[in-house]
Amino acid sequence: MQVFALVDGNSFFASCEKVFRPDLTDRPVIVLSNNDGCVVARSKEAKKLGIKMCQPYFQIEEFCIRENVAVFSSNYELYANLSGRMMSTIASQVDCIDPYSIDECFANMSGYEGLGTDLTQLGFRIKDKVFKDVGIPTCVGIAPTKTLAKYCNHLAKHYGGLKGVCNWLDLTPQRQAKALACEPVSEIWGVGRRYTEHLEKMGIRTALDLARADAEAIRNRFGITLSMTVRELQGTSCIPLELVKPKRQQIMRSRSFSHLVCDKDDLLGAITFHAQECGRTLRREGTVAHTVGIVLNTNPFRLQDVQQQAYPCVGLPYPISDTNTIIHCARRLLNQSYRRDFLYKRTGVYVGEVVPKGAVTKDLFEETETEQQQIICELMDSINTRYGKNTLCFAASKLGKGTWEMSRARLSPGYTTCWKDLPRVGPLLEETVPF
DNA sequence: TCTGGGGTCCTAGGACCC
DNA sequence: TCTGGGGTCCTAGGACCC
Repeated sequence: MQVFALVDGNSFFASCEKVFRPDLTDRPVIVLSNNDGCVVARSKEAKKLGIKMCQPYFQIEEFCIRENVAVFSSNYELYANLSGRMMSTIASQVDCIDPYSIDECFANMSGYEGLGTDLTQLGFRIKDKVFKDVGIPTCVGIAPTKTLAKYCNHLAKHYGGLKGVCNWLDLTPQRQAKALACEPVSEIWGVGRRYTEHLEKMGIRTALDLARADAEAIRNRFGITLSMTVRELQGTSCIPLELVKPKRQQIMRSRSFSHLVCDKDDLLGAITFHAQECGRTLRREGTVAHTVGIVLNTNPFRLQDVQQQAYPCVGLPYPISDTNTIIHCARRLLNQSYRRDFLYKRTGVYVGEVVPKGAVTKDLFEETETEQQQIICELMDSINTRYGKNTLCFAASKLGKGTWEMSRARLSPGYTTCWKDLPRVGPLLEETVPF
């Protein structure tokens, strides 16, 4: 039988801050998001005070002073460092792990029972070792599916009697049902706010209701993802360990401003910074991107303002990782989407269709290379006639068999073997683009 | 006054082809 | 003159996660 463990750092960011500050051991600690906007982590003492996750800090600032809460701005480098140490410590105790987020990972526990290992004891060993070596307190959930392991981890966190480790296989079927019956369906991994609303309307209110639902009916109503959650609650493993992390497809860098911004140069400054960060990440990871986009948001909490949530994106003639191109594209997109009368709160840059450098891009075209060259030459001629020589066309490709559209053609001689469909991005440039 | 910053996956429906 | 239906690709939008 397959068995999974989920090891999760308790109040991870807050615990990280405590590692190097023994004087904070019993004090309430909270960590704030960028710009100190809202609460993203709370120590158990802070939770006891009633501070909520994602609570805007300005609402509780005075309260925190009064209650002697230690307040930290987030320090992601520290957290990433401690996360890495936590993961390698866990990995030293089992044969393989599947890191899921900065503060938690799944571990393989299949096959240990045959060797006479008690899984609950193994859970305690992992927990003790991580605390001793890294200083981070954790909880461990053990179960035959990932969803149940997540749920057991939740139980381990909330029931002190379990001392931080909960093994589903130790519970009798009656205890299992009783535990699920006490849990609102919204606590289950994969059930968010929207699904909760819909499920409740159908009379599915507890985790037990969901576990006893008909997976086929759930599939028809909600799709494959939620039906897998149902089957996992029933004990059938549908979500395997991911031992090889898929390469990420997108890199995004964005930040909120601490104030509202309407000046284009201010936005440009921020966008240039984010573009540099994207380029740096691409080069560090040895990857290249096929699209560049920007994020442009007004403040959705200001109902009195005109709202814009824009994510315009442009396809590139060939994969890139250099900062100049990203900045150039981002500036163009800003020029297209920026509105002088809007009050902006957040901006960012993202690069998409990220692949390892040197990867062969899928060739979607039936034409031979010679025919493609011919088509490119014709299209370039027509564009040069219209816009002048050396015009670079960002936008994209072919509409159907034998039908090419100029505004969708990629016009880079020398790159015909890595063609790829790209989205339409509006009118052609009427400028010469330096590359 | 002040409300995070990343990501992924699935699906319905439209466009297009034969 | 009549005008079907299945397959595929793409996209926007919706949902979820930490």
